[in-house]
Order: sequence, then C-alpha cells, then structure tokens
Amino acid sequence: MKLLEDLNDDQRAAVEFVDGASLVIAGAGSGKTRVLTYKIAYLLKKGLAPSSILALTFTNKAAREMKKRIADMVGERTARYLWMGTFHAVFSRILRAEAAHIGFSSHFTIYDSSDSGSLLKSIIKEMKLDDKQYRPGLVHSRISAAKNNLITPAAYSGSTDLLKSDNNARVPRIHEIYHVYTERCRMADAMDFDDLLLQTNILFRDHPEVLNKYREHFQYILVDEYQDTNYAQYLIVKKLSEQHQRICVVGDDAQSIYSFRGANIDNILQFKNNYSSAQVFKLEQNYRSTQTIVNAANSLIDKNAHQIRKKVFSEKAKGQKIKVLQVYSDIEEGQVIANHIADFKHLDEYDYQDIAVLYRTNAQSRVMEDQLRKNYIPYRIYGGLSFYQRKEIKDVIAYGRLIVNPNDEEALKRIINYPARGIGDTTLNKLLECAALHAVSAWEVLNQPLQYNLAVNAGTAKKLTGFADMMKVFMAQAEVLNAYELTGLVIKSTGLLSDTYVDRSPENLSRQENVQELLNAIHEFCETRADADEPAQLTDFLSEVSLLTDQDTDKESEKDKVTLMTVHAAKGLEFKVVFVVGMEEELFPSLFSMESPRELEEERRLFYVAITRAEERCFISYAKSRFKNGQIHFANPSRFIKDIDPVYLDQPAESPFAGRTTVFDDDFGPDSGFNQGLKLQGGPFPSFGRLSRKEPPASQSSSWKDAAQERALNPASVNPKKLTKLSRRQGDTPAAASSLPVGAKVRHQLFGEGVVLAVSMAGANEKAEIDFGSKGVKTLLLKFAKLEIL
DNA sequence: CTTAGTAGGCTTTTT
DNA sequence: GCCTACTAAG
Repeated sequence: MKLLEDLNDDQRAAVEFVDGASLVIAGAGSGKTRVLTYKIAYLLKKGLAPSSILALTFTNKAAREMKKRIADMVGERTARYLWMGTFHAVFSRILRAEAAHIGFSSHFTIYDSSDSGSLLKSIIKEMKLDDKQYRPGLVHSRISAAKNNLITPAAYSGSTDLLKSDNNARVPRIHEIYHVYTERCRMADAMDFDDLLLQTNILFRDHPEVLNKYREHFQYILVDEYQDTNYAQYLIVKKLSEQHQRICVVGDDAQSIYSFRGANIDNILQFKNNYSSAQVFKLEQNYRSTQTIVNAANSLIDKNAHQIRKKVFSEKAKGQKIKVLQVYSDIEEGQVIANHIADFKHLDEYDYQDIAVLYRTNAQSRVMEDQLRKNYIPYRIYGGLSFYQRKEIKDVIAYGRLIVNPNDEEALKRIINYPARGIGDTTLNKLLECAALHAVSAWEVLNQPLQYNLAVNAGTAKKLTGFADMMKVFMAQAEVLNAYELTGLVIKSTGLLSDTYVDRSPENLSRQENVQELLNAIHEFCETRADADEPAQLTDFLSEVSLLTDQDTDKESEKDKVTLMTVHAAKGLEFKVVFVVGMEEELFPSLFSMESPRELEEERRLFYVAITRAEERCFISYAKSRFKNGQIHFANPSRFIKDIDPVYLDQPAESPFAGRTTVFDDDFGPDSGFNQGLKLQGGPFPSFGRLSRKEPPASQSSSWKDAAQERALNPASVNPKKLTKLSRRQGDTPAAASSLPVGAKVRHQLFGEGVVLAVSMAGANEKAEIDFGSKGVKTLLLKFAKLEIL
C-alpha cells in the first residue's frame, strides 16, 4: 500500500497493527500525528466506513488539523463522516441525541467555567456560607475533581474519605453545595464541561442498549494524547472498546501536563494492564529537533521517577547548545530576547514566524509584549481572553442561550438587566430565591409571579413581565428565523450595543467590531449549513459554539510574527527557535507545585514540552526580579536548569548574575540577597526602580504598529477566537484613502441597498458606515462585508 | 435602582 | 497591575 512508504519501520508497524488494542508511545517530535492520520487512512482503505471510526483528540485544533490531513489523503467526501473531535465535542453530540434517557433536553446548555463559578457563588451565598472560606474556585475544583472521577453527589456524601478531607480543609459542606449545584444545573437544563463526561458515563451505565448501539457503531477507536485523559474519559473509551478491542491510543507520558484537570498519567502507564493483549509500539526517532536539543531534553526528563523509559534520538545535525540567559529583571529579559530576535531577523537567519516565546503563565506576556513593541518586532499572542469570553460576545450569546433554553439561569442572570431595564440585584435575588424555594426555574417564576408569591411591587412586576414578553417574542421568532437573522433582531431590538455608540473610543469601536465579527461568524455558519442542507437555527449554532475555545486559523495577515504563548498552549507545535522565559523558582516550577513531588514532576514534564518545541535553537532565560501583583519579587534560577546535563548548555561560567551583559548599578552582585534566596517584598529599590521605569521613546510607526493595532482593533485579523487586552494602548488611526467613496450606492446581501455615509479606519482595516434605509445604519468592516458597488 | 469611585484580592496551566 | 466587589451618592 502506497501510503505506507512515507513511514519509518516503527511507524509502519504501528499503523498496520489493527487486529487488537495497541499503545503507541510517541516521543516528542516522533511523528505521532502522522501515525494517527495514516492509520485512519489505512483503516479507510481497508474498507472501514468513515462513520464507524471514532478519533478523539485533546483540542479542537488538533481535530481540525487531523481531519484536514486525512481529507488530503482520502478526500473530503470521505473524511467528513469520521467521528473526529474532542471528547467534549463528540460526547456532547451523543448526549444531545440521547438526552431523553438521562432527563435532559436535546438543546441543553453547556455551562462554561465562568457560568459554573457564578452558579456556585449564588449557591454559597444562598446557603449563607462565607465565600472567603468557600471560595467558588476551590469549590469548583473539588466538584470538578469529583466528577472527573465519576463521584456523584450521593457518592460524595457517602464517602468518609472525602468528607474527612473536606473537614480538614475547613470546607465541610462542599458535598451539600455539590448536591444543590447538580440540582440547579438540572433545573436549568444545563451541563458543565465535566458533566459531558460524567453524564456520558451515566448514560452508558444505566442504558446498556444505548452503550451497545455505540459499541457496535464505533468499529475502531483512536485516542490522541492519551496521557492527558482522566478517569471519566478512560472509562468511556474502555466501555466502548473492551469488547472488540479495536483501539489504538497514542501518547507520551513525558508530555503529560494536565493533571490539574484530572488527567491521570496512570492511564497510559497502566494501559497494558487494562488491555491485556495490547501491543506496544515505541516511536523513538525525533524528526523535529537537533541532537543537542533532544539530548538535553532527555537528560532533563531522566530526573523524573515516574515514566516509561525510552530512548528518543535524533539523526539531525548536532546543532548549537541551549543558551542560558541571565538577566536582572523581567523587563531586561524582554529586552534581551527582543535583541536576539532582531539579530536573527537582520542577519537573515530566521523569520519572525520561526520564533516562539514560551512562558509558564499568561501574566508574563505583558512585559514581553511591551519590549517587543518597543523594538518594532511584530508578534501575535495566544491565550488570555478568548473571543467567546469577551463581555459583549457573552452578552449576545446569553440572549441566544435564553431563547433556546429559557431555563438557563446563568444566561438569565446575565441579561435580565442588561441593557439596564430597572431590574436590580434586589429583584433578581428575590426571583432566584423564590425559584429555589419552589424548586422551579427562574423563568417559570417570571411567567407566573403571582402563583409563586413573588414579593415585588407593581412597578417591578411590570418590568419583569416586559422582559419576559420580549423574550417570548424572540422565542417565537426563533421558530422562523435562522441564527443570523435572529441574532440581528436581538441586537437591534434590545439595544445591546447602544452604549457603545456614545463615543468613538477604541474600546467601544472594538466592542462593536467584535459583535460584528460574531455576526459574521454566525452568517458564515448559516451559509455553510444551508449549503449542506442542514438546519441553521440558533440552537444549532449555540451547540457548536459552546465548545469553541480553541485558538484558530492562521490568516494571511498573521504571517511573519513572533508567537507568544504558554507552554501548555504550545503542546503539539514546533518552532525553529524557542525562548523559554521565566525559568525561576516559584514561577517555573510554580509555587503551587513545590510541595508535592508528583506535581514537581509534572512541572518538569512541562519544561520538557517547552524545550522539545524547538527545532534548531533553544534559549532559556531567568530573571532575578520580576513584577508580580504590582510588587517586585525576587527568585532563584529554576532547579530545572540544573537538571539538564551541562554539556548541552551554553551558560555563563560564573555564578548567577556575575557575568551579566548589561550595565547596571552594582547593588546586586553575586552575593546579594538574591543568591541566598532572600525574599524582599515591595518597596522602592534604587537601581531596580531606575531600570524598570526607564521608558523608551513612545514613537509609533512601521510594522509593529500595524501588528499591534490590528490586534487591538480588529480581532479577525489576529485570530478570531483569542485576543488579549484590547485597544487600551492604541487610538484610532486617521482615515486613509478608501476604495469605497462616500455617497456610493452599495448592495449587501442581507441589508439590501444602502448609501455610504462615511469610511474610516479600524486598525488596519477599512470600515464604512452605511445607511440601509429601513434596515438602519450599519457599520461594516469592508474586509468582511460582501458589498456590491452599484 | 443606577452609577461612579474605591478598596481589596488575586494569579498556573484549559476542554 | 488588573479586575471585581463593595460602598456611597444620585
């Protein structure tokens, strides 16, 4: 078979073995995705129907990319029928189909983490507990851990161990909160992320006929990133595959970095025990990195006790040593890296797009961004707030959610008084308490206030009725309009955007554009669905969108920029040059991991992931001082640097900071407090103060400005889903010469004919205000709006 | 009930 | 430094 020619012996063996369970241990850069895609193609060529193959990935992005690659091999028409996606996406689809079995409706809402947090907060308040003691985040993580281990509220209350542990942590009533939380979710016809896995397990446990249906349906199951699966995921896979054993899991225990989310590394370590006849394949040849990088990474991971031993090797060039950079401050760190990047570019060694800066926490991006901008280096940033987490987007989505599922309490809470319509906290709390008292949804009370003795005065009652009536109009319209039309109607008739029109501040413009971008996305969704002759109602859009949190498409305008992201986000990616920054104790490894050897090993794996992203050059930097929470913190170099065999490192010969390269006051010699681990809190520090406040000229021109402004003002040009810290730093640009003259007549496919009132710039993009007569005046981005000039 | 202003808290990583 | 949650005034 021709497709096998592209594979090495190990890869081919893994691909061709299809008669039983198999575990593929794939070292970093060893062609893991290649094996998965070729294996699927192989199965298809062997005659397996695409719809009978289930391929589970960890991120939407991975699923998309794999699907694309397979489509290239076997054709889009075949590939589209594969069941390929994240656990959450695939099983939410199944849960919607089987919802009736477990007491949900097929259009149940998926609560995101902030919905869960907000609901927990309400519950904690209602139970009159102290939210300092019962911090919603802490409570949520305990409940989440319980769900990931398939512990229901009843089981939780029945477990003396858990109760004891909660007692010790001084949060003895968590099991009660868990009960109420579960009831409230059910009342709201909502599932949180963890429910998607828990409820799937419940469905399969309580309805063997349903389990059998899917068992027979999925003739072959593949799981990517198996080291990151948790118990709930493990059991789903096991139930589906244990009869026919046609399962292939791929992973690398050395890259298990999600235990905080319940991932259990034992799933991969114990695979052979669970599938007794399992074949194990090891992919040990790294095709990505130089020998030095691979060997350095090996020497690091060797310090972990918990692992499957393997010999990852590279046959590429030996390559240069990993350079260790030591600097005084986070600011200098940014500066030094910016200099290196500028040199690479000027010497024509690397383009910006070949370079990534990886950090442990998103908070570290700010300083790096500042320094890159000052040096006119274009960058793109992943992480921070995703598109669908922006306030204005969540508001629109919340209206949609409530229309589709009026019992969605979190959506109701969000919009019942937004835009302001005189329904304040007092009223809302009365409403929610009343609903909780009668064990009905808030929407139910809203519709029958008298029946449930809702104690509000006549004026307030009227406002509530007004809101409910408005929503009912939308709900009726939802029957006839598609998602795009309905969302447009909602935005228009609620005046959701009206407070963004009060001025032309970059923030407001950005909000408008974000909403426009959402509308564009919905529009595109509707068209795609229409082409495929599939429904394009709001409910269809929402069920797709609720699990989209992923970084997305690389657009043309994204080319040749330095990438900034967390190490977690970088998993699965590769760059010619990688800077791993902030290699300091208490940051990497993080403070929270230092107590436990297990977590420390996970941090080490994380560092391993970071280093193995690099193909040719790798830099590691650590700073002596760093701003954290508005205070200066001092730290020692990360212990992980010492874990790397020094023969692979190019580090300053002397003790930390003795051989520094920049000119500074001599306050911090090698014997200063830093090296003794002394911690200083806050307070002005003479030399540091000077260093940190020294601002470079605020000139703005050339390439970075376009980059930054694009990012700031036009989410679409960056990457539509992920975007941090919008426009604070940049103002509006003056209008440039336009391709669209004012006064021109145009036609828009939805709004019909209109007249151009004004054209201006939004970042790097032109936008036009167009009067569509009866359809109103719209502001449209020209790059999106499909306008026909008449 | 709304808004503006201030005090306090917080920070790991993400489907 | 940033965001949220609370407080005081309209």
